[in-house]
Amino acid sequence: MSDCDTCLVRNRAICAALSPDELGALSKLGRKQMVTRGQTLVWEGDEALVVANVIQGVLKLSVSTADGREQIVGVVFPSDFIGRPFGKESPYGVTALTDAEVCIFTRASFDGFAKDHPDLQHKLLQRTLDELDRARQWMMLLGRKTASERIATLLLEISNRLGSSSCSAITPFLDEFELPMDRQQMGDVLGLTIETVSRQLTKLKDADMIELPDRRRVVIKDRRRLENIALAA
Amino acid sequence: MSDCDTCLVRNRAICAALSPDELGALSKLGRKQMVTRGQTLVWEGDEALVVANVIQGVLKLSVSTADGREQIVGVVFPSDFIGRPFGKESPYGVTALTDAEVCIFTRASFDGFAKDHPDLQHKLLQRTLDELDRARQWMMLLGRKTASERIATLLLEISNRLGSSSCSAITPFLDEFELPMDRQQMGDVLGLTIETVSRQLTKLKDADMIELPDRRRVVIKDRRRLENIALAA
DNA sequence: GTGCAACATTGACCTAGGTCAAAAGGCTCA
DNA sequence: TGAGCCTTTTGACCTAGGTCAATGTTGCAC
Repeated sequence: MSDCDTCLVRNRAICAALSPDELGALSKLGRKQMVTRGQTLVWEGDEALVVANVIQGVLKLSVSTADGREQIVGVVFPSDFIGRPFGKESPYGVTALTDAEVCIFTRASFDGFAKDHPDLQHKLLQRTLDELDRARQWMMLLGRKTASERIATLLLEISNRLGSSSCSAITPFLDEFELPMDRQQMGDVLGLTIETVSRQLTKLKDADMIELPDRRRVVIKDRRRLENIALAA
Repeated sequence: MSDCDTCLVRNRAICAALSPDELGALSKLGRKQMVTRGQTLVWEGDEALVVANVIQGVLKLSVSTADGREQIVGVVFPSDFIGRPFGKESPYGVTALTDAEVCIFTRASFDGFAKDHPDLQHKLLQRTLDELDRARQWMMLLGRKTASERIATLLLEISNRLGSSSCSAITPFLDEFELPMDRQQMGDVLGLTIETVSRQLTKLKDADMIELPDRRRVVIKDRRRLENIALAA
């Protein structure tokens, strides 16, 4: 790595807390790395040896049971931070949902750097608090929402996160976008089966709330109505 | 407040990051407060004006839908930290499950203090990362586990948390304990109904894995077997 | 182009857990 | 000691979503 100046997420990742000098020092510790769809960066249960910033692409955090059930417990977008600084094995795996580019550090070197940079830790704390709030909203979804409420929530969430993480961060959300995951993975985020996901999508399509031009593409045609469903009102 | 020296959680709460001097300064900003069972400290959606450390008792963090469905998204025990430092309205309510005692600060004063004490922020970050991991484990439970797996997991979790937060922190867990919540609240943590909770408990009792001397008391008779169920293996 | 393999949809049926309703305990207060 | 009120348990029934099994799609290799 070297040219943080041209980094796509320079001003949105935790790096934004750093001065040009500090950034230079941090950049010596890390390097940019491409990850291809399906590639796993960290295995569930392994000692977490690396942390990273997402520059491009989308990755999942996931947990599995011994008998093969899987739950996706987080989806990370550009500018998000990956990993468990300050010790501990990773309780979830990290796998690319799309081709992606990350800015990767060994945990040891990152921890060392962070110890001397309170501003960085402060940004990390804020980010972690936000992530925790999001996780808790998702607990409500998993514990209490119906299948259609879940699907509506997911579509809006992806629309928002892709919107605010898009290069042209003008738009707060997108009305047309590419799903960064397949049906199975949607099910794994929502605690549903692939069949239920498919059925609910067709239902939303039949009700003219969305369009599905192809497997991956989604067009939101009636955001208001979709939001009403998502809110479980 | 004044005598942090005699505080039950002095060495386990985030305060442990502070020197006696610093602790003195912080203690001037906060005060101890009793909370009675059922009392709400923070309302869902309100500007989060306070943060606190739990000294005694157990509290819940909960989210509700417009139509009255509730999900408990967190349970906090002695030495745990409550609240959302650094801005934002609280996305969940905080309510006492048992009579409790907390050490409470206005968010503004706490934020100010934290800004000048990186060690405190560091502890807070670690705690938040742990809490996030716990939330994600719970997402797996809510998304993919069966009713009996959920109940087994909850009983073990409470046994562990009560054990490690008990004054006599000798025991890593307890084989006999008082549930800090009723059946409805167990359902709200687990994403189940009260009836299902009840039925599953009787099933575990009939299978001789637990005893239920009274409504609130639980005796774990066969931890091994309970763990096997909880792990969804 | 065609053939194949992976993904997605649809249909028929099943079941875990929800719902509704009725007992059965347990506390509290007199 | 018993009346009244909760909380919990139990039972009978129902349904959202899971399971299993075809049937369509789509994209890619050759």
